[in-house]
Amino acid sequence: MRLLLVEDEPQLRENLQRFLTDCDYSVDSAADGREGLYLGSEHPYDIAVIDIGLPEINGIELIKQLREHEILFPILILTARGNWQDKVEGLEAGADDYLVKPFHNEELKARLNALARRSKGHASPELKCGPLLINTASKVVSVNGEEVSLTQYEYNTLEYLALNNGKVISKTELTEHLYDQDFDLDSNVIEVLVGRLRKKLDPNNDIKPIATLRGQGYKLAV
Amino acid sequence: MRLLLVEDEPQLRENLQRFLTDCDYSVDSAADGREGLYLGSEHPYDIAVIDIGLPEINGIELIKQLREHEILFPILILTARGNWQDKVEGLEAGADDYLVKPFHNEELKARLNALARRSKGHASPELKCGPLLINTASKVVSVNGEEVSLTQYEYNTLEYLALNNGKVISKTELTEHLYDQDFDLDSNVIEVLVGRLRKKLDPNNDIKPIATLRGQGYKLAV
DNA sequence: AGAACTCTTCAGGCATTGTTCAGCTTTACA
DNA sequence: TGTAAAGCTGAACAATGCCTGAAGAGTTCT
Repeated sequence: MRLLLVEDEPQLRENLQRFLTDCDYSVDSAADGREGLYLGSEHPYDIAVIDIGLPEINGIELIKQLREHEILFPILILTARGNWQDKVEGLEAGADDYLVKPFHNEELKARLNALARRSKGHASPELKCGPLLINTASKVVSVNGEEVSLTQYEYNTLEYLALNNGKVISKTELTEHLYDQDFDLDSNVIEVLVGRLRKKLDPNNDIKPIATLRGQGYKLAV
Repeated sequence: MRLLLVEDEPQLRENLQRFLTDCDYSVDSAADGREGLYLGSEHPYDIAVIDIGLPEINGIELIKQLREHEILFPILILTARGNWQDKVEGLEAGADDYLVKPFHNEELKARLNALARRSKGHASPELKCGPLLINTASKVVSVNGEEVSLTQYEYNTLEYLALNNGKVISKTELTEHLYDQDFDLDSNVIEVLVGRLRKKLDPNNDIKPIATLRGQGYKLAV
C-alpha cells in the first residue's frame, strides 16, 4: 500500500513516517502543499494523510486541487484541536475522514485501515456491525435499515466502539477519545451516553449491541 | 524484557522500579534526562517509561533526541494532570502512549503490555492452550469453541496462568499480580477464584485445565 | 428573548462480583 | 493407618460498579 504523507512539522512528519512504515505502508512524505501536490499527481497512491495547516499551498487547497485532477484515493486530514472550521472545510473539499491532534498512532492506524478497506471494495464509507450500519461520512446511523438520530456525542461514542468492533474499550479510553482535554474521570457521562445509545439503537432491548464488561469497559458486538 | 524508567522524583521512581520489576521487567532507572539519554542510547531496551517533567534535559527533549538517534523502542510518557500541552508535545515528539498522574499501577502495566505486544508484531491477541482459547482484546474465553463468561478477577487469574502456560505459579505470585498493594496473604481468595474458574471452564471435570501442585501453586496445562 | 435541544451532574437503587468463613476432603508422611 | 497441613467448596455478606430518571447549565435555532 502506497501512502502519501503531507505534514510540515519535521518532528511529527518523521514520527508518522516511521510509524506508518512499521504498519507496512510504503510512505512518501512531503513537507508542504506544493510538494504534496506534485507527489500526489505523479504517483498512484492508495491513501493520503494531509495536515491542514501547511505552508505554500494549504491543506484545503491541496485537497481541492488533487480532486480537480481526478485523483481519487481516500484522504485523511489532520486538524489542530479547536479548528473546527478546518475540519468541515476539509471534508467539503473532498477529504474522507479526519483526526484531531493530538491523536494516538493506533487510532490513525485504525482509521487508515478502515479507509483503505472501503476504498478497495468500492464501498461507501460505512461501518457495519450486524444490523447496525454507520455511515462515517454522513454520520447517519441505521438499525435494520431504519435511521436513528443521534447527538454528536452519542455518535462519536458509537463510532469509536464500532472502529474497535469486538474489542473491550475501557471508560477511561472512551473518555480520552471523546474529550481530549483532561476531564473529570469520576464523571459518569460515559454511562449516561451508553445508556442513551442503547435506548435509541435498541428500544425493545432485543439486539443488545453494546455489552458491559463490569470493571473493564464496553464492547460493541452483534 | 528490558525497560528504561526515567523519573526524577525518588519516591515514585523507587515504587515504579519495584512494581515493574515484579512485573518481570528488568528495569534500569534514570533520575534525569541526561542520564536517560545516556542509558537509552547505550542499551537495547524493549520499552521506556518517561516522565515529562525532568531536570537537565526535559522529557520532550529527551524523546526527540532518542528518536533522532534512531532509537525506536516504544515510549510511554507520564504527565501531570492538567498539563495538556505536555501530552500533545510528547506524542508529537514520538511517544506512543501517555498516562496522566496519578495512575494505578495496574493501568500502567496494562498499557505497557499492549505497547510491547504491538511493537513485537504479535498482532494476534489470542492465547491458546489446548481446548482453551483466550482473546485478550475482546476478553472472550472459550472452551472447545463454546464461550464461557468470566468475571474480571476470574479472567485476570486465567489470563495470567495462560501467559505462563505450563509454569507453576505460586498463590503468592498470583495474589501479588491480582492486587496492587499488600493484601492479606492469609486469605483464600485465590483458592476460591481457581475453584470457580474450574467449575466454569470444565463443569464435567474431564479436561482439568488447572492443576494443583500442593505446596507450590497452580499450573495451567492441557 | 424564548424555545428546543444537548450535555453533564447527581443521587438512589440495583445487580453482580469480591471476600470471608466454617466445615469438609484430600494429600503427604510418619 | 492416623494425623496434620493444605486445599476445596457452598453460603453469606459486603463492596463495587453500573444504570436510570430528573434537573440544571449551556447551546443553538427561531
